[in-house]
Amino acid sequence: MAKTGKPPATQDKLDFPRPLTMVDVVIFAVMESRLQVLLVKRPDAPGEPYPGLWALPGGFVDVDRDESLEACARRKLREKAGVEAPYLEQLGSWGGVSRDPRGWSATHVYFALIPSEHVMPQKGANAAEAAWFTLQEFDGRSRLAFDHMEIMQAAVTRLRNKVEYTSLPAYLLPEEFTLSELQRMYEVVMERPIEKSAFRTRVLSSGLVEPVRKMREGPNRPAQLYRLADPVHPVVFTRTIKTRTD
Amino acid sequence: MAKTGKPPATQDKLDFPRPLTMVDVVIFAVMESRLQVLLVKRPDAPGEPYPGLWALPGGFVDVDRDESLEACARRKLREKAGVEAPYLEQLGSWGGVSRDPRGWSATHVYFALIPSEHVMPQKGANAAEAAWFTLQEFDGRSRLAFDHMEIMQAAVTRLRNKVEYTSLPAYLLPEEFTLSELQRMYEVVMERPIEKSAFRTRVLSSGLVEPVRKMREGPNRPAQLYRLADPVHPVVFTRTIKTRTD
DNA sequence: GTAATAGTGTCTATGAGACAATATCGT
DNA sequence: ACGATATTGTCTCATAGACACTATTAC
Repeated sequence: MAKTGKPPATQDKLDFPRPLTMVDVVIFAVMESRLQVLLVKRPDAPGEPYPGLWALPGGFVDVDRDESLEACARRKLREKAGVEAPYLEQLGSWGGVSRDPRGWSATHVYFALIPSEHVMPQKGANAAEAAWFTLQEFDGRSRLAFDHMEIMQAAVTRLRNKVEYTSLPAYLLPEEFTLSELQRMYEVVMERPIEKSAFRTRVLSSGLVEPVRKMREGPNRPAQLYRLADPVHPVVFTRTIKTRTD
Repeated sequence: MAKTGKPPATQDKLDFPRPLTMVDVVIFAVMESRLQVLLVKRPDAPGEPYPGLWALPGGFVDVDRDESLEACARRKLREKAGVEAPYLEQLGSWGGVSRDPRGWSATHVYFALIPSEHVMPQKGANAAEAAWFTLQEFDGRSRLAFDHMEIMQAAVTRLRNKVEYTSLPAYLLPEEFTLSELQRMYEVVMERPIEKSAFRTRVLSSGLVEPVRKMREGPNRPAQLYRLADPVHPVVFTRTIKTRTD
C-alpha cells in the first residue's frame, strides 16, 4: 500500500477507478472414493458473464456485510455449501484486466476441506444450481467460467503437494475415524496406494490423533476410533510420505 | 466470483461500493550476515494515513498501467527497489474494513528475494525515503503502518518454513556462488548452524546446482563456484533439513 | 611451516518401504 | 473354521547428523 500510486492526481486522492473485488472458494470433499469439487452454475441473466457455465462458488465482497476477506469466504461457504468448514486456507489471489469482461478485477481465493457428511441439499441457499464434480471430469473438454479452471488446478496442486507432508486429509473425515479411513483419504487425494505399516507409525508417532474409548464395529475385527488431538492446527511432518522419484 | 452478491440491486449491477485494491511487496536480502527487509517511509501529506511511519513498499493497483497483480508487484519492485527480483512469490492477501482508515481495502502481498549485490541507491525512484531493517529491530517497540507488521511476520514465517525443504536461499546470492556461501545463506535465514557434510551431500545430490569452470580465490584453499541448474524453479527436498524437536 | 577454508569419509540414528505374521471380530 | 480387516513385527534402505580427517591455497 503506502503512497497513492500513479492514478490521477486529483484533489481527492481516492478518486480513481477501482478494480472489482471478489472472493471465491474451492470446496473439496471426498465422495465415492473420489476427490470432488463443488461448482455453481452461472446465471443466465443479461449482463452476467459466462452464462450457463460452471464456476467456483463466490462473489463480490460486500463492504457493508463483510468484516474481512476470510469472513467473506466463510459467508460464501455457508451460503453455497451450507457448512462451517473444518479447514479453510487462503490459496492466493488472481487479478488483472482481462479475467472478467466487466472490468479490472481481483479475486481472493480460499480453499476448504469438508467431510462428505456435511454435504448439502445440493441447492445453495439462493437456489443457484450447484453440483459436485470429480476432478476427472475436467480433462480438457469442459470449460469453467472466468479463469476458474486455472484456479481450481492451482488448488488441486496445492492440496496434492500438502498431502505429502501434512495432516490435511484428516479434515475430509468426520470427527471420529479409524486409521484405515484416514489412510483411505490420503490415498484418494494422492491417487496412489500407501503402505499400511509405515502409515500407522507415521500417524501414531506424530501425535496427530488420540484414541477415543470407542471402536468401529463391523463384520470383522473392530477398529480403534481416533480423533484429532488438535483440530485447529494441521500437523506438518518432516518427511514426505514417499520419496519422490522425479 | 459468480453472481452479484448482496450489494444494492440497482439496474446497473456493478453500481455498488468497491474496496480499495493494492499490492505490497516484502523484499528480503541478506546483508552483513543478517536477514533484512526493505521499508519505505509514509509521506507526511494531509490525508495520508500513518504519516512518518515505516511501511512495506506498495501502493494502489493502477487499472490503466497494471496488466495483472503480478505485473503490478514487479512494477513496485522496480520503482522502490530498482530490481528485477530473481524470486517472487505470492504470499497472500489481507483485506477488511478496518485495516486502512480510508475505507474497506484489500492488499495482495508478494514476497521477493534478492541478492544484496542488487541493492539500491537507497532512495526509491520517487524519492520516497527507503531503508533496510534487520528483523531484530521489530521486537515489540517499533510499529509499522497499517497491518504491515503482521504481514511482515507472515512473510518471515513463510520464508523460515520453506528454507527447511526448498532451495530458496539460493536466490539471496549472485549467479555464481560457492557451497559455503550457500550454506551461510541457509544459516542466516534459519538462525542456526547446519552441518557442512550433510549440507553438501544434500545440495549436490539434489541437482540444485551445477559447477562452473571457475574457482573462488582467497587467502586459503580455492572453492568451486556453482550456479543454479534451473534458476526458474526452486528445488523441493523430500526431507526437512533438520528433524524438528517440537 | 601456520592459518584458514574447502572438501571427504565414517559411523550412528531415524523413519520410510516392503512384506510377513498375528489378532479379533461376524458368520 | 472362514473371511475380512486391524494391528504388529522384521528387515532393508536412504539420508540426516555428528565428528574427524584430508586437501589446497596465501603467507
